[in-house]
This record gives sequence, structure tokens and C-alpha cells, in this order.
Amino acid sequence: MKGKITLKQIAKELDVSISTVSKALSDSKEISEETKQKIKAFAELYNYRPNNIALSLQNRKTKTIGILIPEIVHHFFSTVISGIELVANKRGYNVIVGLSNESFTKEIINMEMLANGSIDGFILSISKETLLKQDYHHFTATINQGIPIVMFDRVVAEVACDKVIVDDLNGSVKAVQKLVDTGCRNIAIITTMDYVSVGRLRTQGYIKALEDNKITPNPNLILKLDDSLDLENHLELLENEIRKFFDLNPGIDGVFAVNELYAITAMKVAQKMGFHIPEDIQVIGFTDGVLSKHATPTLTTVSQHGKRIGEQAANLLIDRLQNEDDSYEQYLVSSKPKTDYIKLVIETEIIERDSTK
Amino acid sequence: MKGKITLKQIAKELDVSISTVSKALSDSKEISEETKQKIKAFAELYNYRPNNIALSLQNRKTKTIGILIPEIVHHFFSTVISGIELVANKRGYNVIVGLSNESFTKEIINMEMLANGSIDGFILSISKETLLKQDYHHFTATINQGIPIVMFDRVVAEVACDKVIVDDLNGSVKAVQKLVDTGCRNIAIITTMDYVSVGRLRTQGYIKALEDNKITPNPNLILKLDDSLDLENHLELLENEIRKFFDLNPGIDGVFAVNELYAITAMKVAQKMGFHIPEDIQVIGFTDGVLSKHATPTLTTVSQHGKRIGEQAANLLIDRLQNEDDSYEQYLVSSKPKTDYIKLVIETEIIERDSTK
DNA sequence: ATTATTAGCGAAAACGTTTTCGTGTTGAAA
DNA sequence: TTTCAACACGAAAACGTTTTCGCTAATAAT
Repeated sequence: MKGKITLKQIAKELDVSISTVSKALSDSKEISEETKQKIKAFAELYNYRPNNIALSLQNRKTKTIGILIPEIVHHFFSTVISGIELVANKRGYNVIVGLSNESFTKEIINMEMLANGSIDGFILSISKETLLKQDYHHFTATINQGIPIVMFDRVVAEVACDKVIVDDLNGSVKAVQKLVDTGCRNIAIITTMDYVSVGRLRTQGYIKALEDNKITPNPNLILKLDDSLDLENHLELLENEIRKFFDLNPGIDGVFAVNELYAITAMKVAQKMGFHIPEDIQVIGFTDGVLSKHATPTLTTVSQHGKRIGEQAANLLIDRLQNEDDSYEQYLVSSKPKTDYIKLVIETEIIERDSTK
Repeated sequence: MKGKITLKQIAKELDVSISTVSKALSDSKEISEETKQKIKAFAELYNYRPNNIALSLQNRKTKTIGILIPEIVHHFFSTVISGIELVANKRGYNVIVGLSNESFTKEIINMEMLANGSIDGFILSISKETLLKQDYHHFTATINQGIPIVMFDRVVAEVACDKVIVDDLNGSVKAVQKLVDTGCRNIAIITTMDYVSVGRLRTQGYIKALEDNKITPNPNLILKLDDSLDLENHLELLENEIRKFFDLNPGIDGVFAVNELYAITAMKVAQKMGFHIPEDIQVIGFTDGVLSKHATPTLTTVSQHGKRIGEQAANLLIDRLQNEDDSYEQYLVSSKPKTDYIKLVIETEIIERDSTK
């Protein structure tokens, strides 16, 4: 019972040809009922399963998608993976994950490693370093190689491919609007540097919402944090920044933070300073993770539906992969098919908890 | 520039044989310097990379390991993955993940899918349903097929394979000891049903620590929660259970919870009941995740070093895979090599924060 | 009785590699 | 001049499939 049995072995044992075995198992009508029975029984007995690698080589497709994300110990990203895995499995695909660790080089290495036949397509979110460098040649290169890419969340206009994004702008507008509606006039935003597109967009949404309500945005109320400082592991730094910010701007009555960490830290700092939440200051965060649910008070957030993002991205990719199949001959003959790429925008939703009125 | 170039194409273009190209690229001395130069230059120009699938078929090994875990949106499991990925990549392996969703059937399906040639070995943590059923035939079957398995965290004695586990018992002892040392006499434990081995072991550690200190364990102070209730998404249920527990046992001055969720919920409930932490009640949790760091007060925990677990598991697996290679001929000739499996115990560490004195 | 079909099966190519084993050519040794 | 090694390369097998094409024998049609 060691090792998997192959067609060749079955053929030898039963004294037929390999082709006969293959056909019998796929129930081809070229083979007599009698022979089929015999072969099937034997295969069953020895638990024959076709070798995936051989199939992949033959079909020149692996039925697996490569996921490439900055990190995996992260609620949003792991949620997206779970969504991808769900539909991938349902549609007969496997999932292989690579981690860039926010590094440009690791991103490239991982892509090249997987692009050499291991996967049929990529679903990825761009690393911060790549975003900073604005060097996207590895993406376009693999697309030119014929490997489709679907980007999610951290996407970039320079690369022509399918994309699934959160409606960052609208989500932020909604969040800030809620603050306005519940009486806030001095609304601050705690955000990231502009090169992270989601930070930029959420800031824009913040400004738009204010302007929609005839409130002039006050630059002093915009706190841009440099997250290259690894604030995650230096909470004191983060708290200090926010405390200084609060000290400098005494009138703040509402805070919109572009991620969970900033939001709950803001709450903590405010509470330490003697403010009550939501009575004195209301807080809304972007990204609905574990922290929001368990903070005190529980945090009102803009949920980005990570699972749905993953599902949609997977569907987009697999659709494209299967389309490629169908139109392969046409593709060879006709002029390059006008590939128009899809950009899916996943709506956000405000989850109301106790940090707002 | 569409599609990857193959040896065959290079051979044709340069009017040499496929073998010559292959040898030239691997710098064989069978080939003249001149020809090598030419071929290498051409290959470089067209960015030739050997096709992984073809290599896998040839070598009958894929250089990828399959990870099979119950869920991925989970701090501990994703941390383990990050550890696996780290050493896997360093040692030239890729990582393909499957999610069992705590389901027996999905676990089997996933295993079979991957076992047909897609991976060289498994690293896995057993699903709850499987643990309940106590049906482990799929594990032994794949091991008998010649595919090595390394189990971590949720392991089981019935399956002979390498294992990496947390020192649950000792970790719990340490935690409870700390509570005792800081003055607690009425120490409660909030744990899971016994079929989850980690729950059972941690409970044992709790009892042992008490006995070590000549404190008679009080059955009333042991709260076993049935987590099939999906308490994660029904926090009220969880809170109610804990509140009832506190009400029934007024004297509690220390709580040891076997996971983060139970711990912070216990804190929350206690605080709502007017207790102060750590003055009135001290709390320690098992598993160091995001919640612990950000709870109020921050939670003292027993850290299980998930990343290290992943790293060790990956090393164990890859070591075994490479050993297989070396001793293959010997294996064929000699009697079955005495496989003695390794069980690594990763020590825990108490991370002191503000929920204890 | 001859031809045309059809049923049932096998040979071989193909996917992209690596590697073993020739084989022909060259230059040097005898 | 003959012999032999070294050199430089190619043919072919193998990994495990699927699939196209042929082939043989039996049956049906003429």
C-alpha cells in the first residue's frame, strides 16, 4: 500500500494498454462494458486517482490560484483569503499563498516562483514598498506572459487588470456623515501617508463629507501617521502621537480613523484624558475586525466585507481563466480580443456600536 | 512576448537539440563554451525559466507543502502559517493552504485533493469534528501512501507522525501558579469541552497547579463551555454564561481562561458587575493575540509562540522530505527504516500585562 | 461472396524537463 | 598510417496523463 498506483501499473496488471485503462475510467464508449467493469473494479480497489501534476502538464493549467498578500496575520487579509478559498474550492481550484511582507523584492521573488507554471492566475494586494517605489513592471510582465491578475484593496491604475476594491471614498463619506448627523462639528481624521491609496481615498472622503455639509476642513484636524514606524509594535508611540494631536486640538468632538488600531487607540487616549465616549467624543473606524467588537465601548466601524471581496476576486479570476479556454482558437486567429477589465466596487456598510450616538 | 519560452523553442531557434540547451543552461561541461554562451544569452534574452510542473513530474516531488487548518481568520493559525511560510520559502518550498472549517468531510476532501501529487507533505491541525468522531483513517492513509504529515497544536496520539505542540499543561500550571503567587485563593477556570485536547490539557494544568499549592480544586469553579454554540458570534450567550458563573461563585478572585475570547469576556463581565481588575479579580488568558494587547486593562496571557510552532513544523517536515531523498535506495533494499517520530514541545511564556498584579 | 461498418482495443504523440547513452569528429599518441 | 581518447553534441527514455489515429475482427449490407 505504498505510493499511488498509476495507469501504467493498472494496465500491466490487467494486461491491457494504458489507453484502454484511461478510456475505461472515463467511461468511454470505445471500451466494452465487460472490460470497463474489470478496470473500474481494479482501480477502485487500489484507490486510483489521477496524478494532478501529470494532468497539469498535459492541460497546461494547474487549477490553482496564487494569492500574494503583504501579511497574513491580519484580520482583513485572512478574511479575504477565506473568501477566495471558498469560491476557489467550490469551482475546483486550489489556493497557494505567498507573503510579501510589504517588501518589493519578496513580492517579485514570490511572483516569479509561482509564475513558472505553478499557478493559472494571481489574486494580489500590492505591498507598501512597491506602492512607494511605483515600480509595477513585475505585474505587467506576468500579465504579458498570459497570466491574469486580479488586484484587490491596494490596487493601482497603472496596471491593466481586473480589480476589486472597497468603496473607500463613499465609506468614509458615510462615516463622517454619520458623525455630522449626530452632532459633531469638529471632526478629526487619523490617517496614513498618502502613498497608501486607501489612506488617500479615505482622507478625500472625509474632506468631501465635510464640504457636503458646508464645514470647512481644518488641516489641523488631519493627523497623518507614518506607519513605517511599525506602530503596531510600538503602541506608546502611537498613543503619544494621538495625545499630542488631541492636546493641540481641544475642540474635537468626533474622530474618524482609517483603521481599527488608530480608532481604538484614539478611544483609549481620549478616555485616559477624561473624555467620555460617545458623549464627549464619538469615534468611527474603518475596517471591521476583532478589536472593534471587543473594545470598550464597542467601536462603530465601516465594514469592508473582506470575505465578499475575496469571493468576487476569485470569481473574476476564474471567469477569466475559463473564458481564455473557450476562446483559445479564436484568440489565435482573430486580432487580440479587446480585453476590457472589470473594476468591482464593494459597498461598505456602517456597523453601529457604542462609540457613536 | 506571450507565454513562457520552452527548451524546445530555444532549441529550434538556435538549431541545436533540446538536450544541448538543457545541458548548456545547467552549465554542463559536455557543451563547448561557445555554444553555452550563445544559448545562455538567448535564454536570458527571452527570460527562460524552467517549468515547475514539468520538473515536478520528472522528480516526482513538487517542492510545496500543504497546510490544512480549521480556519484562517484566527490569530493563532495565521501566525503559524506565517512561520511555516518563512522557513518554507527559505528552504525553497511553496505553501498551499486548505481550510477544513472544522468539518470532517472538508478535511478529507482537501487532503485527497492535495495528496494526488500536488504536495510533498502536510502540516495540519485537526478539525473539531474529526476530533469528536475520532476517525483518523484519512491521516494514516496518506501517511501509508508515503506522504509525511506534521501535526501541530491539535494533535492526536493515534496517528504516528511528527508533532509540534504547545506545552499546554505546563503553560497552564505557570499561569495558575502566577495567580496563586499574587494572592488568589479562589481561582476559576473557563475552558472548553474535553474533546478538544488543548482544553483538556489546560484544565489538567489548572488542577495540577492548585494541587501543587495544596488547594483543593473546586468543581464549581470549573466552567466548561460548549463552543459548538459559535460563541464567537453570539457574545451575549457567552456573557450570560459567565455572568451566571460569577453569580453562583461569589468568592472568585482569579480567573484562568483557556483562550483570549473567554478571558476578555470574563474581564468585561466582571467589570460590569463592579469588580476591579486586577484589584478584585485577576485574569490570565491562554493564547496571545490582538485582543489581549488592546483590552482594558491589557490582558496577561500565556503566549504560545505560534510563529515558532510554524517554523519548527516546517523544518521537521522538510527535514523528513529531504531525508527520504537521501535514503531512497537504502530504503528500497533495507528493511523499513526505523521511523521514530519526533514530538516537539514549544515552551510557553507568560506575558505580563495589567490584568494581574 | 464481396464490401462496408462498427466495435474494441493499442500505438504513439504531446505536455517540458533531465539524464543516460550513444555517435561522429578531431587531435594526439603509437 | 592506424588507434584511441577526448570533445561536442543528439536521440531517446522517463515522469503520468489524455487523445487522436489506426488496426483487426466481426457483423451487416449488397
